[in-house]
Amino acid sequence: MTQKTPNATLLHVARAAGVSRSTVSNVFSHPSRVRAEVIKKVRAVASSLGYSGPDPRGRLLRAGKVHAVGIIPPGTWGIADSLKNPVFFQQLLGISEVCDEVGASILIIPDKKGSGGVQSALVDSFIFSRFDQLAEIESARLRRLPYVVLDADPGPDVNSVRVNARAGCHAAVRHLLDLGHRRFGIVSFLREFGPPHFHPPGRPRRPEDVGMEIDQEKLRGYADALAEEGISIDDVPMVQAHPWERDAARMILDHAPGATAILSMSAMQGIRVIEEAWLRGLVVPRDLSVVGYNDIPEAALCNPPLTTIDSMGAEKGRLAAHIVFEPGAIRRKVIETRLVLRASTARVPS
Amino acid sequence: MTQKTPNATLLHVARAAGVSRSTVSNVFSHPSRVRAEVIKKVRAVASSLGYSGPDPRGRLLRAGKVHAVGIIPPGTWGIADSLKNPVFFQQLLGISEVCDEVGASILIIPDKKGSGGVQSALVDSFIFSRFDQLAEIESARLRRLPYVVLDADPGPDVNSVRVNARAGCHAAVRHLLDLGHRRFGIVSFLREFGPPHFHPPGRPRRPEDVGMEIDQEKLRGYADALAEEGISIDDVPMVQAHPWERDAARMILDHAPGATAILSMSAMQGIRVIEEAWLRGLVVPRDLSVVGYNDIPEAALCNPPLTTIDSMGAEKGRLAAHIVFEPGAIRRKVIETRLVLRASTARVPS
DNA sequence: GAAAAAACTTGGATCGATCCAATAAATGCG
DNA sequence: CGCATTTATTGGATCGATCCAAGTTTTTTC
Repeated sequence: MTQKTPNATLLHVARAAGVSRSTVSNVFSHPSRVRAEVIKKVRAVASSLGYSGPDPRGRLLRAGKVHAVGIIPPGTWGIADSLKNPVFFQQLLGISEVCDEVGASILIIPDKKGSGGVQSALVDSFIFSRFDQLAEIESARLRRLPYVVLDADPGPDVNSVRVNARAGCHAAVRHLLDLGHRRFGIVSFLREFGPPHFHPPGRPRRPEDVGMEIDQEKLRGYADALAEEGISIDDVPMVQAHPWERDAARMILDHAPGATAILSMSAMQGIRVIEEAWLRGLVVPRDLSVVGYNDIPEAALCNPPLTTIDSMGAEKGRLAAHIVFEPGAIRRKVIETRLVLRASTARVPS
Repeated sequence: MTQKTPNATLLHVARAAGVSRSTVSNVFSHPSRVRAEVIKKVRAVASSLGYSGPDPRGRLLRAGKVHAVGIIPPGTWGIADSLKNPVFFQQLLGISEVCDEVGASILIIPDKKGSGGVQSALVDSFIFSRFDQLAEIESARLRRLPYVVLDADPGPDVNSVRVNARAGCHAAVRHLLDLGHRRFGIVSFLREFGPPHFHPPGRPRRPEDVGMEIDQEKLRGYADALAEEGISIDDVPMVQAHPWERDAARMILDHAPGATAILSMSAMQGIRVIEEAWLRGLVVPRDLSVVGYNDIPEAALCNPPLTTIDSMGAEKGRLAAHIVFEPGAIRRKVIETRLVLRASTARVPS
């Protein structure tokens, strides 16, 4: 099982078979260069010594290529956390599709607090699914390996793929406005860990106070569309909470009783709002419309199914993978979202 | 982005800084051995040459350890196929939890048709989530790396973790028998790719004609329990189909009209049976009970939620990971399943 | 059967780092 | 200040393979 005898190497086999190292190497890697009977003999000796072919470590040193792409999950998440996150998972799926095409492996690298995972990972390229900590991205640059950053655009000399969340949220709100809605409530994200927090109308809503870069874009998108109908986002009641926070839905319905539509920056909170509305006897979408963000499987299965903005995670992953597999000029891609119309939005109650 | 100049190495830095290779190596790996001012100088020279620290490839050759575990998906699946499969995914989650604890990375290796992925993967150990092709398992043995096989038990000299599907299915059928059910229908798996196939009662049902090793265990479990009430599995109508086959549910309900309970070897088919029953005006569980296998998220969300056998995928993954991370004696673990009682089973209609 | 061509083997250099024993420098101490 | 320690630095060997130019053997060809 584990090696007790110091493992056999090319050299040992060569000695035992009475040929040179190079010949043994050729037997395993370029059999056409070697006479059939020598191949046979070397193979026999090799298997009697328990040698199973070139050690990838030695080979790597010369060849250089690993045929693997490294994926760095967001922030301080572990691998398990990341896999459980539907947004990360969708991206991973997109990346895997491309890897399957070219036969590459995927290395998921937990780099908690910059433990140097990026510095020492055996990969040919990196895909950063983290929109924060730039230190690790710097490590990748230093290693001179191709890399892509998802959901952020660190500058003109870095490959990036991000989604046009602003336009997506604009379209979602436009959809609601077209249905006649004028009174809204927003469920957004907290910037740091903490309890949910309500913002009454009338105070300025600064995007930089909200969640991460991408969430700030969402808020701008909401604001753009509302402004088209003369509504200031500053007058829209807003709750900030973590996606898994159970009180956010209750809070927004408590504090925005006149709202006919709720804009949620996550799908999870959108679903929570639907559930909470149901508990209060409100019928979605008759009495209240709800729009989420991200199209996670639960969004299609809840009742009624959630209208939401598909942030095209798989497509993002595919593009990112293509970029690292086909090195060349720096590419900065922007993907457009798609509004998935389900049954949680309807014309405003008259 | 990609390297244009031949990358700087330890040697280049050493020359430029006027010290030896060893000193540069120490600066990066054992700074305590080097005088502070030398460290400073070497660091400065290194960064001016664009050298960012030891190349993991060179380091690996000496150190040997990669700090990664390789996961080989079942059969000829690609990475994307595997990730989409809930059973594989649960196992992966369990493995990741353990990896997060020890800070290891996960390499998912697509080894379509034995492309040699196992032979050349840069990992410290393998977890085979494949119950078939033993050729790849042989490659792992030859590389003398620790490895575990999931859902199979190739013998006394191979680590394995499998689930006691037989006992699990026995318990599920026992549950139905205790509710008074005596007339059953079975939805099992095909052994090879092909159209769904119906087996009328009265002909012997040989486990080896069904799906994979683990599915044969399921059939034995059904048979064990049925025998306790004097029912021969040979007299139970059975459909064989792939889990994604849409006609299987229709077929079993067509051909087993008297059945009060359906045993499905997959959760997906169980859900399909519930849907098909609904279309025919049968109320589950009042008119028909259904039991699935594997507890996938959809099982809890369908209507009514599916009673199913939880095959403990995450636990399987955790155990497997522990085995490869703590090498030692060969371990062959058997995990017990858990019957998840939901709302798709009830007392037999009187 | 000898020269030319083709097929096979080989040793040395190399990939990029780490380890180790030996040497050199700095420090401590009486 | 000189000797004994302690602390820093160094060159050579090594990890396990691959590449390449040069050497050797075998096969072709006239």
